[in-house]
Amino acid sequence: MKKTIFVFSALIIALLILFQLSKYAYISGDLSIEFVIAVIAIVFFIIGVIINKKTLRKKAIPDISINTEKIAELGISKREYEVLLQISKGQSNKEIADELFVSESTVKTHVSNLLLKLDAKRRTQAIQKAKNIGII
Amino acid sequence: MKKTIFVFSALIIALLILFQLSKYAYISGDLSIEFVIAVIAIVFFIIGVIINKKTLRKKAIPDISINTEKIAELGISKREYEVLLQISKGQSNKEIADELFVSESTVKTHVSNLLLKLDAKRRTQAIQKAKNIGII
DNA sequence: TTGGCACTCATACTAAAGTACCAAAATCAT
DNA sequence: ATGATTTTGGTACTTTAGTATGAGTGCCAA
Repeated sequence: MKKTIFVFSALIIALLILFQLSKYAYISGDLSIEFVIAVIAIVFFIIGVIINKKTLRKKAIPDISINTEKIAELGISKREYEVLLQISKGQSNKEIADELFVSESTVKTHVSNLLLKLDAKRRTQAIQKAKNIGII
Repeated sequence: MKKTIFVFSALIIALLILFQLSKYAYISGDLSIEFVIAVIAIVFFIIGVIINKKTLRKKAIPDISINTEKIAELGISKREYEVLLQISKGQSNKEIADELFVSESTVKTHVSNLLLKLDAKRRTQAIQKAKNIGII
């Protein structure tokens, strides 16, 4: 937020300078009005593009980075989260058990807890919900 | 493409008119140079934003639209695809049956065919594969 | 040191999911 | 019209998934 204020302040100052310079240059007869207008047009065109790009980027980034807090918020433990990731990869309970070096019973326990915490009835629904809240 | 050329032509013409008008208005003394510059700046700023938005939109669309060919390539029928979408939403066979107004047996048949065509062992794996090849 | 929590595992079920095989309609292109 | 494909549905069976319950172990903070 501080950065944004700083950038905008600098931008406004730069624009004021540009205005004065262009006015002076025109009055002194060194430049034609067409040239001044063209420079102004180009500068503002570029500013428009940059501002728009930043705005859109800020909208896109949150989708990738909201995860960690939500996981804690739902009370999902490390092990449960590992199981969740395996589920989303399409693994069966047995396959997950083998990869995490635990028994299938343990995996089932984790899955049941996950379904409760994610408020899902099936593992497929758990995948969907987990993706929606951005934790996978 | 024709549309793009037309839009750009219209844009250039409009800009030339704007230039001439602003020049005339200034010379005739009706407007101050500050006002003319401000108008030019605002107009080009807006143009910059719009152009940039269109460019980014064109880059974003391909990600969503590579699907149709792949679906045909895998021999997935319309009905099967509908079932696939329901599966990815976390629906059970019974729930899918109710939404598509068919029996659970029918859904099971479709699911079995989907698993074969997507080369998946489970519905969760089918979701994963379908997402990877971009058909959902 | 002790209660709480995460992790582990088992048994015994119930409920879904998935397979195999068959078959009747509906749809569609030639 | 007709052969091919799609869609539909059933039965019977096997395999996963998911629930319920109980319990042992290890770790960490009060």
